[in-house]
Amino acid sequence: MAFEGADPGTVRPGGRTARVRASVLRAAGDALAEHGFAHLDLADIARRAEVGKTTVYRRWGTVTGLVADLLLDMAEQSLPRTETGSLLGDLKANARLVQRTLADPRQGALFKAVIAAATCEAKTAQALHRFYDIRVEEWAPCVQQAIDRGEVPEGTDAHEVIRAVSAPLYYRLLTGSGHLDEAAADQAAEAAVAAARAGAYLIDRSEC
Amino acid sequence: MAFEGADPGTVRPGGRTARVRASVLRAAGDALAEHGFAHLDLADIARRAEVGKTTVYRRWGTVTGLVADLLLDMAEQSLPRTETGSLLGDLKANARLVQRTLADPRQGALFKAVIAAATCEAKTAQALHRFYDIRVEEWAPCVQQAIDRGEVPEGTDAHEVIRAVSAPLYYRLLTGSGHLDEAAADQAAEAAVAAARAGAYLIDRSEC
DNA sequence: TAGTTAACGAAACTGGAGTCCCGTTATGGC
DNA sequence: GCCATAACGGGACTCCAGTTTCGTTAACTA
Repeated sequence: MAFEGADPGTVRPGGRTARVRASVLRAAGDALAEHGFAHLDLADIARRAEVGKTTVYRRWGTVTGLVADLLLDMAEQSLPRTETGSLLGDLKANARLVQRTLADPRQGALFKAVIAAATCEAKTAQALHRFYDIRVEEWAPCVQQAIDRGEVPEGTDAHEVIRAVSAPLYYRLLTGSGHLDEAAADQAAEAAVAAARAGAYLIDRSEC
Repeated sequence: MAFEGADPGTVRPGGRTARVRASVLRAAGDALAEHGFAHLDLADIARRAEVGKTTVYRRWGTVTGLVADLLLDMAEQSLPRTETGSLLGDLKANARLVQRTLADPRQGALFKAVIAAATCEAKTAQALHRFYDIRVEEWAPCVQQAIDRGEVPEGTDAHEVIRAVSAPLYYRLLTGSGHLDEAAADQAAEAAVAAARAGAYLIDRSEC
């Protein structure tokens, strides 16, 4: 006898259950990239995934719930970061990775849709938050190395520097100001380095 | 005899038509702030606005269409910018204005919803784009003044500097990393100034 | 490898978002 | 002030997103 409140998919997570999840999440990504967050239909996703409509509703319930799970899945697939030996080089590599992702029609649309979904439900917002935490955590060490090399002042908030690289690219993506080209990526990296050198991202900021 | 294709509200825009628009846009803002973009119901907005459901559907049709019109309305109400005499002072004033707006529960939720809506339809995205263009245009002169004073190198892209101030605040709002407090606003302003001084926002960037 | 039951899937069902119809109100031009 | 008609509003209607039901399939355990 199972505990009544257990979520479907948690007791027998292997085999078919895992295949269904993978198939549905892939279909969800495709559908989000194509139709955007608003014009999304779970029945359409079920059709693409060759899965029963009932299954999608039972396991994920809502579009935002499905996106939250998609984000958990996306968070697990992290790309290895490159190391170039200088902070500017590392951050440019990071910026170009973000830029290429957001400029790609499918991926860019997907990220827009995922961000839109996150504004609509706390659980989805939390999943998005977690996704970016992981990405930032992945890249933060290159800032620490720069601190160790003396490129950037002691006490610089490494996480904040990484976020500073992404922020202008996402801002452009969402507000639609200008193209997301390599120049934009390089500019974001250079601005972050210049600001970090000047001590704009020091952790202890009691007086400036 | 009227031209069949004319949109409702364009032939007799005064009196009742204007009152209905104002009432519906206010109700739409309230509803967006409360329920978010996804859980929005045009019938609910009609009820709040004390207007017929049919009217809302006839004039705006969809949620994204209504948000697009709301953005046109928001773009018209611009706040006067303050002048402090230094670039850092001006940008801090700008940053704090943005931060206070986004940190405010109602306004913050409204902006999230509006951005979400803009990811779902081109017309709405264009309206959002236009809204930010106006805001950026409004604040760009303070960067030009800094260039004239010699605070910042000749050829600095004034618009890009203004966007650089907002970007990290919006990034925090959407990805949910940390609180949007005054320290975040000041940091955004300081980082923008430092990057601008270092020439990160020069227009001609053939080689760096 | 057999038994238990978690998880899936097809089909019927339902409620409410969005549409349509037509009578009423009030704007803008004279 | 008066007329033509743009724009509004109530109510009936439709259609499909989301739910419920129940029979089928296939994980996990021993």
